Amino acid sequence: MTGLSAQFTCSSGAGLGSRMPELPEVECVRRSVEDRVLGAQIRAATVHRRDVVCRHDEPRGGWSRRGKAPKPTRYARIPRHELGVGATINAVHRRGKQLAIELDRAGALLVHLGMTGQLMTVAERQRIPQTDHVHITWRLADRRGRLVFRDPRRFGGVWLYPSMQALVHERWDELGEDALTIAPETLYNAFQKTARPVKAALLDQQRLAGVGNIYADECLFQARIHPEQTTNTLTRNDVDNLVSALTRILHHAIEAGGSTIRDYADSLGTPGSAQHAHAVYGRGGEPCRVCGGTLAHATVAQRTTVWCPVCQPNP
DNA sequence: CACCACCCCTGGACGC
DNA sequence: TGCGTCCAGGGGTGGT
Repeated sequence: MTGLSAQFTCSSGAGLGSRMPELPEVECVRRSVEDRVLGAQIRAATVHRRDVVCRHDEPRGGWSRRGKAPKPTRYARIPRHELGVGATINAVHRRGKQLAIELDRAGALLVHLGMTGQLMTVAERQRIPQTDHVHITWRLADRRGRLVFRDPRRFGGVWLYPSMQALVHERWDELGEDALTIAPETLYNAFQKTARPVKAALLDQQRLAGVGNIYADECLFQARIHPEQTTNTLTRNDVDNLVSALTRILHHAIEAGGSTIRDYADSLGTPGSAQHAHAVYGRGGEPCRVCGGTLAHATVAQRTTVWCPVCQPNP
């Protein structure tokens, strides 16, 4: 792999068809971006698509209001300082699948990668590898290069807050505990209060932040729990096993540099090391690697769900 | 309040 | 080769 592509190895959120940004991918992006932009001053910012940027007190443009996208001219122009121009990057935080770039001068940028978002750092004399679907570019002072937000499907976006405190109060306080650090007792107590399918509860970011479709299926398989079992019928032991599987899988994925969907070789240059990381995700109809039975698949909570009917019986 | 269906978007896979 | 169709996914919104 060349030095140029290595620059994008970990800061890529989701190459199309390669990596979907769930918690481990977002954490990898956080670490990589923080490494490269900490202490850098933002010299300029260019918004190429106004509707992926949202000021903290304005409604999200485009799709949030049922197909009635406001015309671009309806957007107020964003003052440069709200985009961070003139400020210095103090930290990059993560909660669930969201990133926050904390600035001095009290501002903060919330970055949501959605399905296909990327937050990339590009060195001073490097070219941006894919310039289509680049929506925001921040130019850093002192030849620190650029920070680029790219998102072909535009499920992601960037929200601007006047302070890190405002961001936390308006956004992160609404999220559940982070999936990397949740205590089994917390999840068990939340599960006792509801009769939803456990798969739906795992995907509910207000209950547990950071779990998406891939890791929900994977941790249910590891914990031998049927995705449609209702949460209030899970025993404390079940939830202990679930949290243990979840944190184990997430940590492992972070160490591996994020999850792998198809072309691991393409995004990391080390073919083969993680193709077999997913035991069930994307394997409906294929044999279970534990018992050899055929993996079942169905739609649960509006998401394709794969499980082993033998290893994960529904009591 | 709790839960769930629908919808936003694009590109890759696949069939013909 | 090209065209059409289906599918993937997070999460906001509005309906039940």
